[in-house]
Amino acid sequence: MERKKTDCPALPPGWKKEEVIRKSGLSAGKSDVYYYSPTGKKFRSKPQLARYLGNAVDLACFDFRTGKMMPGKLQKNKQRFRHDAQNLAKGGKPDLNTALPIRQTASIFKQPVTKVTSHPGNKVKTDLQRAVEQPRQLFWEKRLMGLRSSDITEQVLRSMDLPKGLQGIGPDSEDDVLLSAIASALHMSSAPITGQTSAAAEKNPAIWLNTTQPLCKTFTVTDEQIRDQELKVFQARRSLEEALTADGLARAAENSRELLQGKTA
DNA sequence: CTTATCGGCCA
DNA sequence: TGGCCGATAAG
Repeated sequence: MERKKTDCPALPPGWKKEEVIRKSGLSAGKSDVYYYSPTGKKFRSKPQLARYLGNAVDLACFDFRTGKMMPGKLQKNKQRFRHDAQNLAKGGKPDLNTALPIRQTASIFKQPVTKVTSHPGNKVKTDLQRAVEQPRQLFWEKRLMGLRSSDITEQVLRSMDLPKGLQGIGPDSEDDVLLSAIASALHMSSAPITGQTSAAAEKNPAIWLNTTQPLCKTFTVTDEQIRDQELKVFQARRSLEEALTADGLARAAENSRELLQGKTA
């Protein structure tokens, strides 16, 4: 029948478009347009499609019925402006990436963002290393001061202790800042954490700080410290294992109880 | 239960 | 009028 799904060049590879004509009822002759993702999921409206694609594809100019990009829709976007801003201000749902984004900074006015989607003549940056490396504030670790992990009742969980021999550098080098700084350093890079190896950094960190390293003096890790850590990990795994088996037993018991009730009922 | 199809609301 | 999505029949 009229069941042919056609490729849709305006969408990423693998997406298919289908148009079916209504053959009965009051609306006979009208047609419905559907899209199919590469995985086969069916989409029957532009909002639904936009929700799924998110920021991956900008559908602002996409015409759902024809399946083509319509650059002429830019004018309509300007009209949408007030609309979208009002919707967002009223707490209505933004219709995702067809809505222009609203600046998130604190202001009593909703300030729209100028959205630039094409830069003629620009080359795409492929240097990922450079892209990942963001400028950071000197002593940015200070912002982590006072952060504590807590459970859902907001009860502060047991904090961690730092091994002796670790010393902070820079202003406000309290233990919690130091701990956060080192934990962050371990998470943000796979490079070795050595601390500040330059003696000058100790005297005037604002100038001589090695910003690729956390705010602590250089240190040595002893075999004993490593063994202590191994023991902690081992114990943590043990208690996790116990908790998991206990949970599994409890579930099994509950299931068999339900089965029995089902039989007698 | 899932899927296809048409009705009908709303801008 | 057409887009969008709920309702409902069909599988």
